[in-house]
Amino acid sequence: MDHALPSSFRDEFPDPPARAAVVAVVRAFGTVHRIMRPHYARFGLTPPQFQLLTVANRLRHEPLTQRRLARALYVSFPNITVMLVRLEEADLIQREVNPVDRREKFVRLTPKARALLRRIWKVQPVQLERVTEGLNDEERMQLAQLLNKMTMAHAQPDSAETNAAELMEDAMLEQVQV
Amino acid sequence: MDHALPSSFRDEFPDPPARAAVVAVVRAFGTVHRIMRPHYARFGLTPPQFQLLTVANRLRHEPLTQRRLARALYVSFPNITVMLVRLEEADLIQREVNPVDRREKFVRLTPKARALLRRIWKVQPVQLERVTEGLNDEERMQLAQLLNKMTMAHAQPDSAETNAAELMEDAMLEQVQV
DNA sequence: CTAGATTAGTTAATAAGTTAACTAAATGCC
DNA sequence: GGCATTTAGTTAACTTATTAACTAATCTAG
Repeated sequence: MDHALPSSFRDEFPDPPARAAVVAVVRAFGTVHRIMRPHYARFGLTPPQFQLLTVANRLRHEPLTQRRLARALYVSFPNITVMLVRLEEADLIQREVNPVDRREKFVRLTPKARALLRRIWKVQPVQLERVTEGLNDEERMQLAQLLNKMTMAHAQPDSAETNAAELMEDAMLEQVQV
Repeated sequence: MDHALPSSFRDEFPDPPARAAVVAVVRAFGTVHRIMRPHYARFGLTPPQFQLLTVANRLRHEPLTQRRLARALYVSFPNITVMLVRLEEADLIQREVNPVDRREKFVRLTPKARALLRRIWKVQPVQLERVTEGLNDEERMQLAQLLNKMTMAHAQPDSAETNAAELMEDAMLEQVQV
């Protein structure tokens, strides 16, 4: 190889598609995070707290242990413990020892949390539009499809937990039920 | 609205494209993160540390203050301080007060850091292929294009800092120079 | 029926990220 | 020239995340 680099450098070493894709995912997440954090902050929540409350709400009809919650959120068990302690202090969740198996604790949203979620859901669509404002609806769907295809290739048994359509359905359901 | 929800619920309240896209981005980032963290850990680095070293290397030919680094990484100033302290302890970066303006500190990679980056770059492509293994090259490029379009809509003055193609170019350059 | 293994959750140590409040250096303006 | 303002970086307090090491409860073989 020449010691003076050729001007056609990029043609000889083009950005590999795999790298371009991963870099773009990381950057896009950063953008989403920066925009959504202040949004949730206005309701006194962090993004992970909102995520936890959303999932806990969706799984409210089954016995929801901390372990199950951790797996649904793809986070470690100790992390769940700490987050739940804070949410409990804020009176957003309750924990109750399972009398049948006293190692387990069931997690439940408080009425305060459900009311808070409903308030957030009301303005959520505007924020989501804003984050993705560079794309039209067709591109948004195309993007979601490509990303989901990528994610599904690494799917774990529990990954159906976070199905986007179900999540939405549930959110709408809550709004309707008010 | 019916108090018993209709079976056509999803048709009446379909997952909005903006929401589907954002949920997919967040999930995809989680997947990338889970796969890449152990990869960097084998070199004694965390993903943010690798990111910092990569950017510091790319900007090595200009005076690189902590502020400039923070902006290039889209991260707060205090965060950079703390990360640099740790990287300095690990002998991966050096900081030197600018004698012309003694408020500023210039950041430079140590030879140890450059050697480490070269070792990582050698095996990096395999990991990036693995993360995106659910997609073919055409889909990867399409995905990168859509995400970049979305991100660019929120671009800041300094966003050219993290241009993916440049990043790659620089990485290859380093490999070639060995 | 008890000893050992497994399971659920917590605690500790560490890293990355935030905002708010601080120090210190440089600039700028009467 | 001296005082006010701006700028660069740090420190403190907090949240989220990790892994490793712990407690306590249940299960399972002998």
